[in-house]
Amino acid sequence: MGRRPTLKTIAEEVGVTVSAVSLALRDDPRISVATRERIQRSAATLGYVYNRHAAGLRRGDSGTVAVCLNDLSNPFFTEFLGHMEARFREAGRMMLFGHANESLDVQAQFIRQMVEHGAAGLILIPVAGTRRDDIAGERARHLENFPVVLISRDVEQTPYDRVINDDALGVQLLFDHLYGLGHRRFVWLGGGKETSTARDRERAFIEAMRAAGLSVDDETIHHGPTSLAFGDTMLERLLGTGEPPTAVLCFSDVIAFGVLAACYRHGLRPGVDLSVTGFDDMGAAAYSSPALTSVRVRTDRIGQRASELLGARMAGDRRPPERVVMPPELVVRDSSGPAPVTRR
Amino acid sequence: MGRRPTLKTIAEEVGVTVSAVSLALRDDPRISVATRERIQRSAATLGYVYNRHAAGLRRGDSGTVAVCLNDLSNPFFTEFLGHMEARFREAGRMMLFGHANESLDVQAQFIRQMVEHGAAGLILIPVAGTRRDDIAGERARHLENFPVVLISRDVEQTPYDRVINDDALGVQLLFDHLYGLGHRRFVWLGGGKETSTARDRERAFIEAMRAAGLSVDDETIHHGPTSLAFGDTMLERLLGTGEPPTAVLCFSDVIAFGVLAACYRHGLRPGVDLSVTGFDDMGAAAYSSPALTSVRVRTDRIGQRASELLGARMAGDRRPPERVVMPPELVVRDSSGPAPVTRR
DNA sequence: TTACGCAATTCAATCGATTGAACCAATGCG
DNA sequence: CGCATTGGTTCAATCGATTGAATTGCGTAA
Repeated sequence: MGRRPTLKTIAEEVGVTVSAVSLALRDDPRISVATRERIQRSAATLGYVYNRHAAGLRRGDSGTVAVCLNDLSNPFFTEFLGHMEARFREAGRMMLFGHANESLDVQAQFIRQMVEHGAAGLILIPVAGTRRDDIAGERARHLENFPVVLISRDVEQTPYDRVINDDALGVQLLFDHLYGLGHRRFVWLGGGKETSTARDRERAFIEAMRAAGLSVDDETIHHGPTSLAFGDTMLERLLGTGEPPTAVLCFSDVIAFGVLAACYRHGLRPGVDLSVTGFDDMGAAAYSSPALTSVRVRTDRIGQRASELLGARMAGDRRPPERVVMPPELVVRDSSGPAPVTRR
Repeated sequence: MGRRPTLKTIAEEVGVTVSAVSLALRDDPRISVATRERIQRSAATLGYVYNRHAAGLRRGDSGTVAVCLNDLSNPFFTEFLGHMEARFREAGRMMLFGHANESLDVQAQFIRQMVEHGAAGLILIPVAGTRRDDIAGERARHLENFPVVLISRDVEQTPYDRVINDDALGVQLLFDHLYGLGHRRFVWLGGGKETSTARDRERAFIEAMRAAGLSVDDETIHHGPTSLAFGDTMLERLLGTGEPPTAVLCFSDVIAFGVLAACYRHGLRPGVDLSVTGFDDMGAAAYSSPALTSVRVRTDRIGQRASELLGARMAGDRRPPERVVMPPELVVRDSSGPAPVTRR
């Protein structure tokens, strides 16, 4: 069955040189239409397959782009993946995919490997706790201008483009909505200190509370993983306290879904007995029971902008790094409602 | 800032030849320990980065594996992605990722590109409607032994390994569970004719109905997309019929979640007024309101087995293709319960 | 001393595509 | 008719790592 045909195979068949074939297959106008067609026809019948290793070796670009996520179980992140894969495929680039799973080591390994593969750029949702050197260190000093775009999470003092959501605005919108409905006893569920997202949302929450003249204490803020289980067990715990909150703001829709599950088991009606809000507005938020009030993070726009920025960098754009902050939108559904009248 | 160092750079620094460096960096015993260490130290300080294009060109293997999904919005599929990425990374292989989004064209484009990239193998969840030639055609005749493993969905008469769930068994388990609870008026929601999964589940449902002496007519089976919206609107429609079902079996958890949402709005208590079951048992099934009875498809085992098979093929295994059928498990939760007493 | 074996290293060809320079023939123009 | 142009194609070097064969140097057995 012979080996895979190469430019040489075609060249011999058609009776021209390898150079002519190379040029013809890329529609270079230097080759006459007649021979170009003969060459292309021959390539087709021989079943020629372009060898990107050879091309990449010579040209130094493999036509790939690397993308690294760290939480596949959170549909919010896979939304990014879909948006970006589509855009890169349109641009004729393949995607090298990595899943760091919140591990700095895995992230570092991925970055090294994707450089070995000659990826032209990297889009990264940095692992929690990533610092500047975790990204630059692996890429080494020979890659000073290597295009990197961070999305969703910010890492300060990095020389990279970043496209993130306006988390402060999102929390503000949620708080104002709930405050306007009469709520005064708030709880914040989820997040922590490790990601910019968690920090920003929590800070905004605290500021909103202060601005409204409400106090923030140990009972107000509860850190934890972004999981259904966390939301579920935390609500259980809150119900045990003397004065349960009337509004529960969750760091992520995922946590809010867990809260809704616990509410259901306890016969609590979210939106009536208790208001629950999420964050991200993933697709499922419109179909939870009840439908979840959330903040729509524009993953499509963020993904698009990130692809654009990366594209520009790969094309040689050397302007100083940009920090794009994408405004989100409040989406009011049934899980939030007027504060219940205080019984006392 | 100089170019990226190559073997040559190191060779000159250390005072040996390129060959020696190449061998030393791969720990070849032909190079003495002393020089090997000198070489490796030099590589480290120079910040040498392995060039896989050059190596791949010479050796013909790029160290990548391609994986193509087609529905990122369904967490069921991203579970596979996570399992497999982890296994390939451990094996030192990067993953070329594609998202066919149920488009045959995109899938074909992906397969062509990944061959160009010299991927060593392919794991594919074939797009609905894929036929034998859609896979083989793009790979062309020079790749007869190219390793391909299909997961989740079967394509008949293909010369590839396949790892799929035992869908017939899963449906049987669900049906028996519901029948045992006294249900007699069933409805099947979702699927269609395009994927083996949909066909197998539906066929098993029909057979179970017949075996139980129940008739299947136009009102029993409703095809549709695997989306929350489909489940939601279909339940609305069913409620409008004269004699609504007491048990709704959904092709996928995703559809079931949509059904639960509609139930909630109508004040129907799933598990009491109506039994609802899903399929796949994705993570969220345990946290819906109420928690969803489903069939756990072992994405972990399927992903693992698929990786193993692909690994064996890449290592040269030429045994005839295998068809692995993984048994699922019934998971009973709160969305299913005894059939309500018929009011008539 | 010669020859041999062995370890360590080098030589040199190779993988397949790209590209700037060179070449050739035909045409146009003065 | 000679010279410049230009369209079409070829030449030849190049990218960086790999590898089977060849070479070198050295100790040791004959």
